[in-house]
Amino acid sequence: MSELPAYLRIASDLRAKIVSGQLRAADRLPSLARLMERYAVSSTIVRNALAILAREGLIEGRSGSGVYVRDARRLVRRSNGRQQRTESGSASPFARDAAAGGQQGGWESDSAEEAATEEVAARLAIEPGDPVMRTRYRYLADGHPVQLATSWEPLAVTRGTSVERPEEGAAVGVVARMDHIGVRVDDAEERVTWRAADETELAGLELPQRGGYVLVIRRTYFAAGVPVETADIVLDAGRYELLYRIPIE
Amino acid sequence: MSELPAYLRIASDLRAKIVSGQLRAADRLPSLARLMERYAVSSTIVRNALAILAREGLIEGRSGSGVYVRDARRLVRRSNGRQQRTESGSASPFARDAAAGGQQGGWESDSAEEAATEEVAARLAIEPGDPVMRTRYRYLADGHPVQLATSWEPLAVTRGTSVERPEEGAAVGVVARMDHIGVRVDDAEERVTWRAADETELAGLELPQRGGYVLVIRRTYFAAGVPVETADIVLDAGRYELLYRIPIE
DNA sequence: TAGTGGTCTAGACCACAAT
DNA sequence: TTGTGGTCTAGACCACTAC
Repeated sequence: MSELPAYLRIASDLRAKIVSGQLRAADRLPSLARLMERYAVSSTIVRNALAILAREGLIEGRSGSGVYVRDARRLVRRSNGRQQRTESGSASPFARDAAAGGQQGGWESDSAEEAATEEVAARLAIEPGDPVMRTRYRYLADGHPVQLATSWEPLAVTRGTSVERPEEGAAVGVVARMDHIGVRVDDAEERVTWRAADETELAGLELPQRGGYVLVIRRTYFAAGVPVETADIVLDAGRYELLYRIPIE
Repeated sequence: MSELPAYLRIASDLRAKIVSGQLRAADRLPSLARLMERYAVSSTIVRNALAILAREGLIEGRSGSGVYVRDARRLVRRSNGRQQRTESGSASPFARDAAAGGQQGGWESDSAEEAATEEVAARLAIEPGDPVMRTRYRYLADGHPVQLATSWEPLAVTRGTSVERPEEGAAVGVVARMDHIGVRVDDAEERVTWRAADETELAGLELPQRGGYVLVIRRTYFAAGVPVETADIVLDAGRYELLYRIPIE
């Protein structure tokens, strides 16, 4: 019944073996020559099938060695509004997630003052060109980068305060930092989308150079309806699961 | 600096033109022959580049005619706990989203009693084999399918009540349906992941037959900590954006 | 009929790993 | 040195569309 072209049939077949666990992380797939025999197709067709799985992050080819199943350990990013404030002072949301996954969390960051672009201005409900503090984060779990983020805060809110530079307070998260200067964050909005990773992200997330996909979360924090921080959070789409707890009413 | 292989360079180049709006929905790309000339590569390389973009849902080839930019209109799925109960009686969450997007919403569904699989049992905190009501939904916007969903409800909760068959009350959503039988849903959990679409989903979502990607939301509703419904919701990853509003504290 | 995209073959050449 | 995967060429054959 399946009238799929050969390269898709091979890709589906191998994909099923990986997601079902029949092939496990770090296992070596049969060589190209063997796959050509088994499926009775040319090398090009096998290569096409493997290229699809590589872009999905399921396998990784090593020239001269073989094709291996990639570690697909699920990382979880929790977004749990109700717990954010009570846990402040102890750890950032990211550090909490890492600890929950039994991993050693860490991050790098750098900040600079910039003028708001049109898009950032719209998200922060300020004027294009207004001064913002831009911070880039790179989050690590067990030494490997797993999240990239860029945040923007209107300097009209934080200028001259003790939390003007986010990196110094990154350990506790945005909600707790804003609490310090009397800004009560009471609401957040997250917009989740998916797209192909760009070159910077491929390198920054240690994705295979041949490409990969990311989930992008555009998050904005509000205090009494006024945006006080917005961020783009970029995650390896094949490795991450996003967990939302939603109180009803 | 960019040492990308030709097929990825071409894919990135065309992708950039599409997402930037330089090439718009329904525009026709140059023919394979022209792209071969422009990039000075063989047909295979151009085809590889186009295959990547097709799998991403950005383009669609029509044999004998040309390659066209696909309509990438963003659909938004809102998950807004605080408004769910107050809006009940008027429309389901899906119908509300469709209306917000200026579209005509609709759905098909079919229900049957089944025995809980191990996975469903774990999600509903019941025993494998316990009876559940399984319902499959297919949501339409302007006549086109945009969401697939399968839900499971423990019959221990709904057996013999007026909402035993979810389809008859689908118009109002789970929270309002459960309200009718005195079950106060007060919490929901959603787990968002991404993966390749399977054959059923390709057909059900009118995705290109050559493949595509979906966002999968595994949602569970709770009443006083007890799971009363769980569902797998499948969305075209290239068309949908997920919007979460998160009250802090 | 001419042009289009979709699938597939049968290789070549290279860098690299394992030995 | 042999085998491996990554990139790429130069086509063929087919189904389909537009004219």
